[in-house]
Amino acid sequence: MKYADVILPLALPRNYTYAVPENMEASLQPGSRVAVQLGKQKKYAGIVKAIHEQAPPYKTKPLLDMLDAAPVVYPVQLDFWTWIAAYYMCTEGEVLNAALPAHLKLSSETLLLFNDEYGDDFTALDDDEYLIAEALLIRKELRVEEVQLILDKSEVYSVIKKLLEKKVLLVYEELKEVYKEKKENYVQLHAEYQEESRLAALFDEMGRAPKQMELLLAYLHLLKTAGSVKQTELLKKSGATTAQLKGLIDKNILWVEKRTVDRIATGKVDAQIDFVLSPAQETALEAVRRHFTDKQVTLLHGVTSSGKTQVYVKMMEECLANGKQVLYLLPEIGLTAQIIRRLQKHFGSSIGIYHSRFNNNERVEIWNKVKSGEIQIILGARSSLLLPFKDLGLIILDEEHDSSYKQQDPAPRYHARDAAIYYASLFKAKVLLGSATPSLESYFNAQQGKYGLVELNERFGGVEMPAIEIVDIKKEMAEKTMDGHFTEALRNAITQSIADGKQVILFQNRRGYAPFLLCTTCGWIPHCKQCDVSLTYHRNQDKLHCHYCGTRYPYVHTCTACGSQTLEPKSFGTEKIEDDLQVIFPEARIARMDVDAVRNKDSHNKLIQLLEERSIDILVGTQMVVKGLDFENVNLVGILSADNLLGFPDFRVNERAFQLMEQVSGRAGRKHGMGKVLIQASNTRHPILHYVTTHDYKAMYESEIAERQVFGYPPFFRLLKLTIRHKNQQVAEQAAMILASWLQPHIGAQLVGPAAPLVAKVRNNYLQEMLIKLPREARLIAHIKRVLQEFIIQLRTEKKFRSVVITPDVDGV
DNA sequence: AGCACGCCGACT
DNA sequence: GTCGGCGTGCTC
Repeated sequence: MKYADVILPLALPRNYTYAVPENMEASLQPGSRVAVQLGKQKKYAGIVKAIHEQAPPYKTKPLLDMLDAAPVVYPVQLDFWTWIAAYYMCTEGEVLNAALPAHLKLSSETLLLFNDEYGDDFTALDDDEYLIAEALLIRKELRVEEVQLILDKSEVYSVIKKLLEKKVLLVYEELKEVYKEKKENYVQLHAEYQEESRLAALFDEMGRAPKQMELLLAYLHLLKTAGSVKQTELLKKSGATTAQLKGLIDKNILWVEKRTVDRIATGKVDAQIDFVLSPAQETALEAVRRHFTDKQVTLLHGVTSSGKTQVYVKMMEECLANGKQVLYLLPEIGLTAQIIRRLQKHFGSSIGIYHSRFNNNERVEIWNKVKSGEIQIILGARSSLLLPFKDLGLIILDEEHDSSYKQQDPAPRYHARDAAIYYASLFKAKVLLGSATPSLESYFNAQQGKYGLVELNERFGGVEMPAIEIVDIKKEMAEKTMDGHFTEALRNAITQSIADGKQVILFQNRRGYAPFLLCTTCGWIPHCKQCDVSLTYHRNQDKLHCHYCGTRYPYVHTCTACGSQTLEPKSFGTEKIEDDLQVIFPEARIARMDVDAVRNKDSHNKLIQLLEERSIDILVGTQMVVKGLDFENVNLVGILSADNLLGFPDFRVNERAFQLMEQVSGRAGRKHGMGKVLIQASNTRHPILHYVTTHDYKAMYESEIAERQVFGYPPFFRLLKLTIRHKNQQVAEQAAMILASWLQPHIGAQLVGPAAPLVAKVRNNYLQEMLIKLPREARLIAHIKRVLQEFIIQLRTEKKFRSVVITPDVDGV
């Protein structure tokens, strides 16, 4: 008897074992997708992790079905999932859930069917039963959700049970395939008219149907020029109606064939490397190649505009020539049309693109084509790391320092950079990390000789680094030359840029109009009812938003505490900057780019396009403007408040602030002439500002790395953060204290907390956090993770702590 | 993630 | 007294 361990797309602590029916034994393999029963009625599609002959000590259910002819992933992906689950402390089911496209993750839905044998005499039924029976009689089938709607209550199982007992209905669990092939209608000419003479005769006969004749002529023309004729195209070109086409079909002259078509077009990879590397780039490329002979990972530290992409393209080309696949990773927001166009120019349409804006059917097709090797290059965001590569040769991870490579929620909370390095090792593939401002972790690894290090210090085409000027807000305040949040220096620079026909980017770290309202009489600040945060004022919608739980409140005019009408917006966000700008520069065309402004699908691309077309003079934005934008005509970048960037209580603030300012600066004057960067700050003597003005990454690195060592932070220690959540504050605190006391003997002084985080309540749940600092020793780290997992289980055995939610976050950012 | 079971408050 | 809400445990 054979058994299969199956990963189900749920947060189950372990995999379940099912019996393999004899008829599947021959074809079932690890990686096969199977349908299984879970519990009394639910069915799921899961993935076979392993097949063995060890009978488990409980009775097994059989696998219901094998869903595909071949496995959907290779063993290497199963190994990768196991590693992610163990390293990032989540279940394999959660990894599966993240990896598999929605349309391959089936789960059953309960359908209620009317039992025709019952007839239509409903006199024996009560009110609720009658309503459902009636609805079923008409609709024949209902979903549980619809029953809830009809009865206007959530608890409907008792009613369904009674109807089942009375044999009015039958229940049916439907596990349906959701992936649909795309079909297109192609118009064909019947075989007998393929012959010239028959066709000519046909035209003679058609004299009385001129419209149909026109349509036929259009068809023949399209056939000649395009080779095949799509129905939609034919109707569009000829201007004919469906009725006219139907006429020809009825006369057996034309017929329609439904063809399955690919949503994802692929072509043969035919690299066109039509550029010449600068001497500096050539040297860098050589160095990368050299490092790869004995190192798995190489860090390419190249200043903004140094042309790292060209080096990537060369490396990609070499990898493809060896018949291996390439994965090019970018932060989600960097995946703009600009970079896609650039790569398509060299590698044609053979590039697969994978990010959150693709629909579920498209994802299934990309999945299959990556698995078959038909797609050789994937350009994608974090999640494309989880695609089923067949033979990966190279992973390029651009903007390697970007914190969006770390998944926050939900599990698996993996870091794409670190996971990529592990994944590549499974393929014996290489990893090329690239950044103008590497993470301290990666640069440290490079310094230690663990990674190869290649520096590219020269901007491509000899463009110089922008001049950076710190503007003293305090001084201008004293001189009374400020206008709102704008210094005179910044105002003048903007005026100058616009006069020169150039464009300006302004950076502000906060979205919304004002981060909070304040009653100037009593000091009251409106807070969210469910979270422990002040509400942000969004003037566009005239609402107060909670940025933690998303709740929106109407604007308040009267102070709830003292009743006076003295509420004022305090501090400032992108919306206010946008408003104030319009007052100062009434003629300027101003736009805003933040998550609120680009919420709907295409607005991000549209904004970029407007900027490219120079229809925008000033762009105000959050982090979003930092990444992946490359505009020739921008010659001024302004940072409205460096103090905002440097004020966070986090050990990475300085690194972050440096990266951010350096990256923002990179947007200025990339091609023509010198760009200028103005940084407004109150504390103008902050050392980070000095490193930014001198573009001195090395100095920043040296000073930060020393701090990290002294205070025991990464890269010298690994971090494991635990968040404890419960609706009762005391319970959360107690649970945290108990966990800490258990952990203490294992990790000693390296346990920080527990304590309530800055925002101590979110969605009516009280939070506690603790931070475990672990020495960089793989075995010890694995041991602590195991111990911790046991402690969590042990804690939850106590009744009081049953509903405490504990989320571990490994290597958090 | 569902769903079943069991305990407790609000209406017939 | 019962219905329906919600917390808790279990699924191979």
